[in-house]
Parts: sequence; structure tokens; C-alpha cells
Amino acid sequence: MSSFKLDDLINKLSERTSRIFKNRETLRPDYIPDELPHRDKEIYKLAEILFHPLLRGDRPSNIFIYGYPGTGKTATTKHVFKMMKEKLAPRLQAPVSSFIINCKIDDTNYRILKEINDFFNIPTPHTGLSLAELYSRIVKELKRRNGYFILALDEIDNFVKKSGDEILYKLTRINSEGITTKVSLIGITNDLHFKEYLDPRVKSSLSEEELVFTPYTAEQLRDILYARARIALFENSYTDAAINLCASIAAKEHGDVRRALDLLRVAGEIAERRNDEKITEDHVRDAMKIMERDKIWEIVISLPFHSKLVLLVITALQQKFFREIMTGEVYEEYVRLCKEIGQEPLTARRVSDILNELDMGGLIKATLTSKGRYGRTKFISLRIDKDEMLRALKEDERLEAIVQVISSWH
DNA sequence: CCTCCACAGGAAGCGCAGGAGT
DNA sequence: ACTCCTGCGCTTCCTGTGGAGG
Repeated sequence: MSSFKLDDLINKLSERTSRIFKNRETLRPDYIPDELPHRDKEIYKLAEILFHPLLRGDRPSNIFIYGYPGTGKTATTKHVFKMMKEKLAPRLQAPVSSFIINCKIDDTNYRILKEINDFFNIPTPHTGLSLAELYSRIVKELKRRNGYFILALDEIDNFVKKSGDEILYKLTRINSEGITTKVSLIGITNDLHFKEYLDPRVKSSLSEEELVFTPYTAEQLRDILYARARIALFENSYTDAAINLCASIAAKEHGDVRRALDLLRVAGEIAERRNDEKITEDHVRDAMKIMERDKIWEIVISLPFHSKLVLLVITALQQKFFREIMTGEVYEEYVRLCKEIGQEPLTARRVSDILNELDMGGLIKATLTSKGRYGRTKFISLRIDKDEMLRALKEDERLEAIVQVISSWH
């Protein structure tokens, strides 16, 4: 009896699944399509910079690529790497290998060097060795090999801001270590001011060539969405209005195509779950809300305990005063709360950093303001819904009781 | 124009975790 | 068993600062 029901459910689900999505995976951010609409110029330029020297047996220049998030920097690089491997490599006398490291994931000196070791299949532990050892293993391998090695560091700003540019400096000079492989570097960033953080020597050697990616316009985003929808979705499963809305929302956010595709995918999932025939504007709008909420939950839940306490204090004070809160008030109340629950409070200095972290995470808005005679402070307010925040904080059982008390305040 | 508040945020360094080499 | 390595969260100590009020 129950197995019949299960069969029914599976049938129903697969029926629904097939209604909207033809190939859902092609809407995911890590999918690289064969064609990259509106990036011909960039592909051509990057290919030219790399391929021209390779064909003559020279080392390609280091390249610095920048542009807003979701403007196709990574996709273009991967695309060109693929072309290089498939079309160009067979015509070269020497082997060419290329590798992309995502510095958002690997954001320490150690992990970057370990990633390169991994790429060369040199076994390395994920902690324990000195940086010099990791580096010299790479050099040793590059002496054993020949040909070309092109290393792309994606979201390089993440790593440099955290760990400095010392390793980058060493990498830019690796060709003078007496190695037999010619090494080129590509730095990719969406921070337009990133270059200012760099040591001048690194700056000049990394940007032998530069490539700027301009944001997609709403019209271009629409083209891209239609092209992708044709692969990912069934023919009559989406409306023009829905596509247009995705495009115009993303266009407002610096022409971020990843955002546009995510919206369309989540909107499709909503339509599918509701058993609707087509993706409409409403689905897109709901998708936007859900994505926002999920993001917040994810961030709040994974926060360290004391960051949650700080967040809780801000929420409580805002509920009490109906105005923006100042750093001093937050700290005072935070210390009080810590005493109450028998926790050793962190220092004001650390809490100051926590406030910045919460600001960066988009959970609070902290504006540095001078009140003249009465000092300088941050004016702090929640950037997201108070009740949603309390609900997320309540997930932590250590905070459950306190949240309960605060919730009952009004 | 100067002062001085209430913090911001840089620099250094500490203790610990987690692992390698010896 | 012992030393050495880096990353991480944190503290301690510190200098810097926009602008209202004198």
C-alpha cells in the first residue's frame, strides 16, 4: 500500500520536474556555456595576449583582469583556457598547462601554495609544512617540467587583503629561479581599487597587460538569459516578463549575470513546486525574497557565539529605543548580558571588529559619524527584518531563552 | 582657532590547534 | 618525545580624528 503511494509521489515529482527544467544544471553559477554572448571582444583579447607569444615560443605576459562581479571574468578565462587546451596545445611543440585557483576559498598563503602542489600531484599535508618548503617543492617541479604554466588567481583581492602580497611577489619572480617551465600569472579581481593595495613591484609585474570587463547592460543580460533559458528550460515554460525582470534586477546590481541566472533558476524552482506551467514575474519576485532570507539565515547561523550575542544586543536595543544605536551602548549592554549568562566578555577592541564583520556580512549598517564635542562613534542599525533575525538567532539553543525574553518585550 | 570627546582602527604579540619532521 | 611551522581569535597598547562647543 505505502509503496504504491511512494511510486505515485515519485511519478508526480518527476512529472513536475520535467515541466519547467530541461537541464537545471546549466543555470548554476559554476556552469560554463560553450558560447559566451557579448564577451567576444574580451575572449579575443585574452586569447591574443596568451596565444600570440605561445605560438612564437615566448612566455605570455602576466595579465590583470578586473571588472564588477558577474561580468564574466572567470567564465571568459575558463573559456580561453579550454580553447587553449583543445585548439592551441596540439599545434605547440611544448606542453602548456593552466590552472585556476579561487582565492575566495583558498585565501591563505599556505592554501594557495598547497593548491599549486596539488595541481602538480605533489602530496602535501593541509597544515604543518613551512611556506618555504611548499614553495621550493613547486620550484623543483617547475625545474623538472618544461613548456608553459599559466596560473590564474581568481578573486585575488580576497587573498591579498587577508594574507598580504608576499607570496604574490615570489610568484611573479618565479621565472628567475632557474626553472625550465615558463610561468605566467593572471590576477582576477572585482575590486576596482585593488591595485592600490599591492606592492609597486608586484603591481607593475602583474599588470604587464590589463583587461577591463564592463558590466552587462539589461539588454545584454536579457540575451544571455534567453540563450541560457533555451538550454535549461522547456520552450513554453517561461514568460518574457519573467526574463525581463531578472535582467533588470541584475542590471541594477552592476550587471551581475550570476545574480540574473540564480534568480531565474530559483524562480523556476518555485514555479515547479507550485505546479505552475510557466515562470512569471511573481515567481521572480518571490525568488528574490527567498534568496535574501536564505542568505541571512546561513550567515547568522554560522556566526561565532559572541558575534551572535552582539547581534542580539543590537536587535534588543533597537527594539527598546526605536533608533540607531551607538558602539558604546552596544558594548555596555553586551558586557551586561555576558555577566548575566556567565560568559567572559570580549574586549571593546574585538567587539569593534565584530561590528565591522557584521557590517561586511550585510546584517547591520554601521555608519561612522562624528558628534563633534561628544566624540566619534558608529551609528548602528539592523539591515534586515528584526523578527527574522530573532528567529535565526533562536536556532542557537544557548540563546533560545534570551531571545524569548526579548521577543516578549512588545 | 583650539580642545577634547568617544570612539576607530593599526601594530604587536600571545596561546592554542593541528600537523610535519627528526 | 620534542621542536618547528602557520593560522586563528583574541588582548594589550596605542595613535588618530571630525567637528560642536568653548
